[in-house]
Formats: sequence, structure tokens, C-alpha cells
Amino acid sequence: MSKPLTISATVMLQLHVIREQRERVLQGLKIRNAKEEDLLRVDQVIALDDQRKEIQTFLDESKAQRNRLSAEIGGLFKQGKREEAETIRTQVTGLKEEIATKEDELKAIQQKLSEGLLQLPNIPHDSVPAGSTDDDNEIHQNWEEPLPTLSEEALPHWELAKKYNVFDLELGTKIAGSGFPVFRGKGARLQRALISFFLDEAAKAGFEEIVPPLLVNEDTARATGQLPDKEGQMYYVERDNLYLIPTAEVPITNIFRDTIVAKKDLPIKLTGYTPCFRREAGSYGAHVRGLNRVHQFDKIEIVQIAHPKESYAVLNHMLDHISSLLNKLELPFRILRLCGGDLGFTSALTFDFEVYSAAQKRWLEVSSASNFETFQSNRLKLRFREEEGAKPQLAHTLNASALALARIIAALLENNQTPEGIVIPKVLRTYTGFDIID
RNA sequence: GGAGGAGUGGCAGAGCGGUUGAAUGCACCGGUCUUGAAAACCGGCAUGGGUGAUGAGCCCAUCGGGGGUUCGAAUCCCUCCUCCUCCGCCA
Repeated sequence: MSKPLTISATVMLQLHVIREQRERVLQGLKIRNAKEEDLLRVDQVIALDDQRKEIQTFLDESKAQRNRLSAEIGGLFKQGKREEAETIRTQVTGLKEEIATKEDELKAIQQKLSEGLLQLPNIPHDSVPAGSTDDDNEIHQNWEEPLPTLSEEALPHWELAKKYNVFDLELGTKIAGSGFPVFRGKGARLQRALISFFLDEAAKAGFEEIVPPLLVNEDTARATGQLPDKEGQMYYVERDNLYLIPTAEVPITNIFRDTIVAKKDLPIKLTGYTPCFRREAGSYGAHVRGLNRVHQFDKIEIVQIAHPKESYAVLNHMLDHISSLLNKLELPFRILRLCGGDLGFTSALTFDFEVYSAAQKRWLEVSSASNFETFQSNRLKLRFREEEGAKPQLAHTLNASALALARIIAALLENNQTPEGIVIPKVLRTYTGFDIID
């Protein structure tokens, strides 16, 4: 087992920000539409930290005293001064008890402190609009051209899937349960083509490809913020105490847990294709039909570790990369800037990409690009040095889907349907080996 | 899954109850020397926390994780994890 995230390390780094920028933290919580109790938690945490420091100081002094006396005993024994040694020994015994009591106190406080801290979300970026639901998200970049219109007979993708044998949800239900599509034939091939296309594009953009574990341990899930916030969202293998990944972000970002990277290596760019598993408990109904929301889907994730001064430029590059993918696939899309209420727990700024699915006449989220600033790296203990010999400081982490497959396929099927069949976008044809699904 | 062995600083590798945060070597950084480089020599080289001014200094903690014995633990005990060797099983 690697070193677990020690409470103190996690606590300290984040805490100094809370202390020094208390107003900003509170302001951020308001933008996130946080509850009153969350606002109160800020001061609770600071108060707990005050207590922690007080006990820490006392404990350090007691221990210093103990260490001094113990060394003395050692010296006296060497000189053969038995009796003097014995006197001091009884003295230390009293100290010991005191230390033990204080240590229990300290542990209890640290426990509370870390629980409190784990419940505080990231501070939103200044540009994040206030708001409570996805209705309050801001359109960052709209689709300027006319949206595709289909004929009266146009079918939603789940009907098309049946017609052309692209995927089979009933079959997935038989084998696993609802929300586990079985792709087959040209559908399976299309899936593989998209994966290859996205990975190749990422490679061209300078991302190193990773094939990570699909199951992760508790430390890993905690470090990227899935625990405790999204525990219910993940499949959990109790017997082995492992979680199925909800996104490749989790194992890939954790590559850097507990590391100090070289500044010259920044930004570090990684990509990986993985299936993603999400319980999506409680979401049923018409809006989640077909591939709109499933328990298992394929996704290519891009992850970057960036210098704090460059992380927002890096985020822009990510937006450009994703835009270019969607343009090449000839899919209409728009970019949203998430409002405080819709912003993920760990994120400072998130842009969502939505493609237009013409038969459903709906926008479907296919990517989410976020800058976590130091929120994840604090938990990860991912640092770099500004210069040789300088104190390590937290790096910024970012990630984005580039892209999530299931909904891309939904949109491709719907938008590209013709009386002859589903037309494959040009860029994919060398990957699929066919031009049309008929 | 069974039996045995091992986990020490960036790496290699000492230490196996008393100034050991930890010898030594390599790597790395700074310097002397050199026309330059190499070699040689000198010096530096962990992380987190407390105190303090986000300085110096002092102090605490950390030798796979957790717990215990002891005045005192890298060193002894328990437990978990990981790795190696052998056997078994296997895509």
C-alpha cells in the first residue's frame, strides 16, 4: 500500500487558502448556491484548525521534553549512574500519559477537520455565473449556422439502432441490466473507429496515451474527489474494496499522486480510452432513452498537469481540441459555461460541449472540460518547483472528454440518416472501412 | 491459492534498542582548479507540521501502512499491504 493521504498534509495546504481568502471562499460558496450550513462550515474548519495548532504546539513541546530526558537516561546508563536514571525515568512516565491523552485529542480534531474540509467544494473561477440549475448555464459559444432539419419520417437513434442493427439495449438488459448497450456489426465497428480516431487526434495534439486500470482503490477515488462526494455514482466491488472508474480521469490523474514533477515537463499531457461505469441511480424516463444515459459507455479522456500561470490557457487549448474533433465529425455543437450550481464539486471552471441530436431535437452533453486548479492536486499531493531548491507548490490539473462516445453515436445516427442509410463522416471512413450503415 | 524471503532518502546500499533524518557510493546543484571539458578536491542536496514575519533559528513527525512493547524503536512484537523466489492454477 502506498502512503495514504495523511490528514495533516491534506488539511494544511487547503487550510491556508481558507484562512487567507476566507471571504473569497464564502463568496464562492454563494455562487455555488450552497446551503447555509456549508457557509458555516468555513468558520468551523478554521476554528478546528486553531484548536489543532494549539494542541500541536503543546504536544511538540511535551515530546521535545520527553526526547531530552530520554537522551539523558541513555547517557546516565552509559556512565553507570543507575539511580539517577531511574529518577528521571519515573518523571518521563508521567509525561508519557499526558502525551497520550493529547494525542487522542489531536486525532479526534483532525478527524473532524478533515471531514469538514472534504465537504468544502472548490472555489469557482471569477467568470463562473451564479445560478442553481443547468438553466442558468451561460452559452459561451453558440452554433451559428442553421441546425440540421430532418424529414417527417426521421427516427430517433434508438429506432435507427434497431433498423440497422447498430446496438441492442434489450440484449444488454438480458446480459447485464438496463443501460448496458450491446453494440454489434457496423455499430461495433463505428464504436472502435471513433475510439481510434479520438486517440489518434489526441496523439497528434501531443498527448501520451495511457491504458489505465478500470478499477481503483479508495485512496485513488478520494484523491480526484469522487469520494466522498460521488460515492453513490460509482459501482463498488465490496469484496476487494475497489471502485469501477466513472471516468479515465480518476486513474490517469492519480498517476501523479504523491509526486513532485519537474517544471520543465509542464504541461504534462495524457490521454486514455476507457469504458466508464456510472450507476446513474434514479434516472429513468424518456429523456434517458437509448444512448442518452447509460451505465457503461466509452470515453477518451484528456488530462493535463499545468503550471498555475498557464492553466487557463491550457483549458482554452482543450476547448480548441474538442471543437476541432466535433468539426471534423461535422456535428453541430455549442459550448456552455457552467453556472455555480451546476459546477462539479472539484472544479473551478467547467465548459460543457453539447452536440445537437436532430431527431430528438435536443442538445446532448458530449464533453466537459474543467480546470480544477489546485483542488485535486492538494488531495493528490501533486507538486512542482518553481526553481531549483524552491519549496514545492501545487500544480494545476485539468481534464476533458475528447470525447464521450455513446452520445456522439446517437447524434451521428440521427443527423446523418438518409433514405439510403446512415452516412459515415469522411474522417471516420478510413477507420470504419465503410461509408454507410445500411 | 500454498511455502519461504524482503520492504531504509532520486537510485544503490549500511545500520538491527540510546544525539541515526539516518553511514557510504552514485546521481544532482554550487564552488576551486582548467583555455574549455573531464578528473580531483571543497560545499550543498527529503517532505510535512508547530513557533516565528510566508526570514533565520529552534522544535515535532516521517526508515511500506496501522497498532503495540520501552524512559527511548529504522532496530523488538502484532497486523495489513506490496514486491521477489519456488509450487499450484490460468487468459
